[in-house]
This record gives sequence, structure tokens and C-alpha cells, in this order.
Amino acid sequence: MTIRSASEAWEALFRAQVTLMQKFEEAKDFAPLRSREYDVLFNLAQLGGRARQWELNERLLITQPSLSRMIDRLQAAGYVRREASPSDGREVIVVLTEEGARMQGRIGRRHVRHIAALVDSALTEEEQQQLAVLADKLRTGALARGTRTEEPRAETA
Amino acid sequence: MTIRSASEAWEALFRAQVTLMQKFEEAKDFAPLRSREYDVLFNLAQLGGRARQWELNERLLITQPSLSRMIDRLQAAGYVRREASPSDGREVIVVLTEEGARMQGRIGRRHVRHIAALVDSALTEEEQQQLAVLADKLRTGALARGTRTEEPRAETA
DNA sequence: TTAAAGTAGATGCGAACGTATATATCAGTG
DNA sequence: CACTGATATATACGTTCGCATCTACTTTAA
Repeated sequence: MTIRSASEAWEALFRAQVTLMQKFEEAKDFAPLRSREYDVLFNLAQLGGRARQWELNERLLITQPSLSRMIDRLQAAGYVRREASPSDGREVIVVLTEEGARMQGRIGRRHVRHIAALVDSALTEEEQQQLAVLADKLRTGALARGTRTEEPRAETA
Repeated sequence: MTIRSASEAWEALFRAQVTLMQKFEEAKDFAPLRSREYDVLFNLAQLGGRARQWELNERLLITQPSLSRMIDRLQAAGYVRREASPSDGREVIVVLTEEGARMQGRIGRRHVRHIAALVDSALTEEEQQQLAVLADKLRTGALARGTRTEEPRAETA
């Protein structure tokens, strides 16, 4: 039954995420930020320090209005700033400030050490690589799919 | 560079979780509940339909006061009820009602089909099993660890 | 046996969230 | 070029969240 192994894979992945995240929260890995705020700065850094707000939103599990307000707060704190898009008047470009990049880096380096401590204690390096490959393949494959069981229809056609 | 493969494994797992969860939210898999409410009913069902509140809390990413209030709401909706613990007067036993079990099952069956559609489109059955094993091993190994890099002892010393 | 420390859950309160909707801009069609 | 629909972001508003703290019960040990 492939429906069985599929949901077992998802449940195992999801529960692992919950358990590790609990550890990170418990250890206050993201202080002085909230984990969701760090997530914004991290993804912004990964996108080269500047991104359209909707692109950033695509990588996060929060709604568009929540992200808009979070950016208000991150901007007030001096970690990001908004710029107008030169090509599309509707878009807002979110830019990581120097201070924001410093904060992200400071938290990130500490956080990465904690990640390594947990992951290394559980998996061999080979297993870590296998997990990364499988999780990436899952993400990519799921992205290619439309919302539901999905007919032939193509997206990025 | 084991720190590298460790964080790559975590990031891949985390991002896969975000992407799939976005799909589930977008498709309203958990309606008429919120995803966190479904998560409570699902975990309660997995624990045999009754659990101490703190045990339930251990499996969720929400704080104790938030869970307490969520149980208020789930109780008002008729999905769970609180019972006194026979062995410890401080504890509250959360019990899944028949109606709660029916709702969890109804949502769960639909949700599992969606999971299978996404996971099957991305991974072979063998890969799904490998992913489940690796994610489980990661969770179990991380649980065995203390909070930080873990010196021999040391609390908040 | 009782005082101190520890643990489980509930509550006050300000902050953050999501849904619905408004505003502004862009894209396509007649 | 209007006009219709789509897209990107912002705002109003009620709900939910987390932090700090309180209450109640249990455990420890003097």
C-alpha cells in the first residue's frame, strides 16, 4: 500500500521537524528574535538580501497580511527596508539592511552549531546527505504538482 | 565539514515541510478546523483518544497556555472533554469525544489522500521508506540529546 | 508533619495572527 | 484607450498566541 508509506514518510518528517524545532525554541536559538522573524531574515539573506515581498512570502508559512505587518516591525527595528520596484508599481522590494544581515548572521551561526549538535548525534554524515537529497526531492516533486490529485494540467508551462 | 551536511539536511527537511504544508493549507485540507486544531485531535487519536494535557503538549509546537485555551475551544465545540486524573490531582486528562474522533477521521482520510498524491509524485516507495527511517532516526536521536551541545552535565549553571 | 521546592494547568494582557476587504497597479480585450 | 479581470500590498477587525504569573496539588526532606 503506497498510501501507507507515503503518509508514514510525511508523518516521520513532520514529527522530526516538530521535535527539533522544540529543541531550538527551548534553547532560545532565535533570541532576541522570534523564530518566524528569524525565518524572514534567513530567507531574505538566502535570496541575496533583496526580494519581492511575494517571493519572500512563497517561502514562508505565514499569510500575506501577516508578512506585511511583520515587515513593518522588522523595518521599525532597522533590520529591513522597503523599496519600490522599478519594473512593477505594485511590488515592494524588501531589502536586508546591514544591521539585519549582522543579526541574521549572529543568530544563524549559533543556530547552525545547535543543528549540527543534534543532527550529528542522530545520523552519520552519509545519512545526513541521503536525508537532504530525499527531502529536496520531495519538496521539488511536490512543487511540480498542482494543488490536488491533479489532472494533466501544467503550471510553469 | 560535518556541520555543513548537518545544516543542509535540516534545511532540506524544514523547507520540504514548509512547501508541503503550504499545499495542504492552500487546499484547505484541515477545514473546518485550523491546522493546529487538527494537529491536537490527530495526536490525541494517536495516543489512544486520551492523554494527559502535558503529554499532548510535548507533541505540539504550541505553548502550554495556548494549548489550555485551545482545549477550551475544542471542548466548547464538543470534540474533546477534560477529565480529572485519578492518580494526580494536578493533571487534566484530555479525552477525544465520539464527535471529535469522527471529525478527526473525516479530515484525516481526506488529508492522507492528499499526502499520498504529493509524496507518491515525488518519491518511489523505497525512497519514501528510506525517508521515514531517516526522519525517525533523526527525531529519536535528537530527543536523546540534551538541549545544547551537551556537556557532561550543567543545567542553567 | 509541615515547610520548601517542584510540577500541571489556568488566567490577565498586550502582541501577532488570519479572514475579509480595500487600494493601487498591471495585463488583456473590445 | 477605456474596461474587465488579475495581481501585489495594505488595513480593519475579531481571534489566537506567548509571556508572565497565579493557583492547586505533589514531592522531598528537615
